[in-house]
Amino acid sequence: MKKISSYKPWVETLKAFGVRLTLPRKTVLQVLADNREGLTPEEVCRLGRASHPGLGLVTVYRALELFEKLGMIRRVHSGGHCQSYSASFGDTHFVVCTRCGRVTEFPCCGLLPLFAHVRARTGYEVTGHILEITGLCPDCVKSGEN
Amino acid sequence: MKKISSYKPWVETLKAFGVRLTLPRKTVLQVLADNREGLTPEEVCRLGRASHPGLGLVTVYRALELFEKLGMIRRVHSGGHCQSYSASFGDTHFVVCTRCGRVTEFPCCGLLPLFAHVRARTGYEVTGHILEITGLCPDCVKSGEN
DNA sequence: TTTGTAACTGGAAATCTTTTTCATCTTTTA
DNA sequence: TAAAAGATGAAAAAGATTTCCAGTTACAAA
Ligand SMILES: [Mn+2]
Ligand SMILES: [Mn+2]
Ligand SMILES: [Zn+2]
Ligand SMILES: [Zn+2]
Repeated sequence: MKKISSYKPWVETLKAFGVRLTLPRKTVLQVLADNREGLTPEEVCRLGRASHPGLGLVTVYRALELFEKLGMIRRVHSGGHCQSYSASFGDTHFVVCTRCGRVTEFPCCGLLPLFAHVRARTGYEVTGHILEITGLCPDCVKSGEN
Repeated sequence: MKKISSYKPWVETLKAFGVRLTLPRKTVLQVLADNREGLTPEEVCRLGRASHPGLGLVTVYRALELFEKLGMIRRVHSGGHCQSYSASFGDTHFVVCTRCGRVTEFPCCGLLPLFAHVRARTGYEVTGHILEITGLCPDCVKSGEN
């Protein structure tokens, strides 16, 4: 009664990218399909060993990295383990330049309708949020592309 | 010409919370005021030692934890170092239950006006975003408070 | 099928990060 | 001043991640 779904929908994605469907990868995918919560590599490995005892932690790291790159899984940030900080004043969010790393703040606003929408759709009572925008800062936009 | 600002605006906050304004803490604050980018404890320590050679890494960890709790600094997630993953299908975001850890997806929508606003206000060219909502899942809402 | 080969695996070791401990020092309070 | 509470930083311990490498496996082609 814990099996929420199978990893089958992902198989096509893997084939499309020419990635081999191995036992360790199947195992990791099944773990992620069964457990709808943020899981660390360690946890995925422990859970995965129930069905594939030989599963190696290193392989789990590699599989997670691959699946994220292919857009099959996504990182969960709410756990509060990101060790990267920047000054902040007031109720704002960050825009982060993907080229030079510069961080700029902008006021948090206009999200209330979204929260209402999420509440109506998922039944969750919304209490907080993480919002971060990435892009190119004015300087990096000027100085060439990319 | 690197000194963007002083940490003075934060001093009142610290006094208000009855927290001592020590040399290590001043140093960490000045580093954060001078460098507007995501900094790891290691980086803060290295930069801080320019003005306070004896600064200890452990103290930096403690100071960052404290300042975040007081809302003076905030985590930057865009670096992609969060080792926590969850299955994801399509262009969605996560709602994460802060009580049981359950992760649910909701479709991404309604953020374009915000991106336009950010672009107008900061001059950044927006290319991506991280959005994550925290709250209580339906089950946890039912079963008691907190 | 069988085979060849690039892709993939997992243990061990190396490396990097974060937390714990503890003796000392500093500030505040009585 | 004396006592208590708060902070600090070095060292050690614990944890997390990456690198190496000798084998194994999936899969396309023969
Ligand atoms: Mn994060
Ligand atoms: Mn979105
Ligand atoms: Zn930039
Ligand atoms: Zn819950």
